[in-house]
Amino acid sequence: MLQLTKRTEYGLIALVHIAERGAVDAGAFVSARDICDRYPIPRRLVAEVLKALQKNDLVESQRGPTGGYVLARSPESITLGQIVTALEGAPPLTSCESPILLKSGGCEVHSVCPIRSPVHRVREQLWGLLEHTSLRSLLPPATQAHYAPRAAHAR
Amino acid sequence: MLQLTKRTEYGLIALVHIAERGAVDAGAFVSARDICDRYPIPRRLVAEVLKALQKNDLVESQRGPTGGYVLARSPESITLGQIVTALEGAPPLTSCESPILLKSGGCEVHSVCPIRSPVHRVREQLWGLLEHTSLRSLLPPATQAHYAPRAAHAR
DNA sequence: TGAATTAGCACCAAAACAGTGCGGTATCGA
DNA sequence: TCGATACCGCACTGTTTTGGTGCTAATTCA
Ligand code: SF4
Ligand code: SF4
Repeated sequence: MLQLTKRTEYGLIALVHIAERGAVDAGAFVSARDICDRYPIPRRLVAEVLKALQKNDLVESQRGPTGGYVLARSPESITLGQIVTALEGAPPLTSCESPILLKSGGCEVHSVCPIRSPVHRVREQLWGLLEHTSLRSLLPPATQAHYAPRAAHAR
Repeated sequence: MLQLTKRTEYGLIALVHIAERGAVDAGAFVSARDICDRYPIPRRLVAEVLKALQKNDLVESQRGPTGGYVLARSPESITLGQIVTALEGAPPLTSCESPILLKSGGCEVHSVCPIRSPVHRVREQLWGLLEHTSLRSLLPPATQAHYAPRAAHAR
C-alpha cells in the first residue's frame, strides 16, 4: 500500500514535538513520557520508534532522570526521506528495488519485466520529493520563527 | 509501507502489454492468457486485477473466444494515479486521510495531531506526481515500431 | 541507594496481502 | 444448436507485515 506506517507517523509526531521543545529550550532532553503525555500514543511504541531514530543518528539519547532525546541535527538538515528510511527502510515502490525484500527469492518477472525501468524513474521522483521535505517544513510556523531568531522571516 | 502492491505491479504490466498490442492492432482484444503467456504471472490473478481496472473504466472487456481487454481510453489519458487508485484505493499516505481506513475507529491522535496538515501537503504532491505520469510514459519508446507477431500462441 | 529513563530482545494478535477454487455467464465459430 | 473460450463473482486459505506489548538490563541523577 502507498501509505506510511503508524510507526513512521509516531516518529514524525515525536520529532515534531522534540523540535518544538528544542526551539524554546535548546539542549533539554525530551523523554518518551513527555511525548505520550501530550499525544495518545503507547509509550512503549514511541520508545521503539525513537530507538530506531537514534540508531540512524537522527536523535541523540540520554538515560536516567532528566534523560530523553534531542535532535541530533538541525530541523533543516533532517529530511522526511531520512525519517522514512530510518523507520521502514528506503522506499522501494516496487518489490525488486528493495534489498531487504529480495529474501523472498526475488521477483519471477524480473528478467522480462516491462515496467521496472519506467517505474524506477517514478521512484526516483518520489525519493526526491521526500528528500526535499525537511523536518522544519513540518513544524507549525510559530515554532519555525522561534528556531531562527536572527532570520525569523526566512522560509 | 511506501510500496506498491503486487497487484498494482501486475496491473501495470498488463496495461503496458495491452497498450503495446493496441498500438499495433487497434481494436483487438487481449486476453488474460496472452498476458500470462509473456510474463510469469498467475492467470487467475491477472484476471482479478483486470476486473478491478474494468470497474474503474480503465479497460473494456469482451467475453467469449476472441474476447479479452482493450484500453478504454488512450494511453495518454490514463494516469498512474488512476491505476493505483483503482487497484488499492486513493493513496492516503496517512491513515486518517483514507476514507476506507476509518472503519478501524479512526485515529486517536486525530484531534491533536501536529503532523496531519503538513503531511497532507506532501500527500498532495505525491498525488500530483502520480497524476502527471501517464501510461504512455511507461511504455518503451519503440512501442509503435515493432511487435512480435504470434510467434508463440499455445502455451 | 533508589527512582527514572533508555536499550535490547523476544513475543503476540490482528490486519493486509498474494494467490486459489469453483461455478456461472456471455460470445464466437463450426 | 452445440461446444469451446474467456470473462465474472464470490468466497476461501496461507503467508507476511504491522501494531503493540513484557520483561530485564544498563545508565544517570538526586
Ligand atoms: S521485476 Fe517488475 S514485477 Fe517484479 S518487483 Fe520489479 S517491477 Fe515489480
Ligand atoms: S491524525 Fe495524525 S497520527 Fe492519526 S492518522 Fe492522521 S496523520 Fe497519522
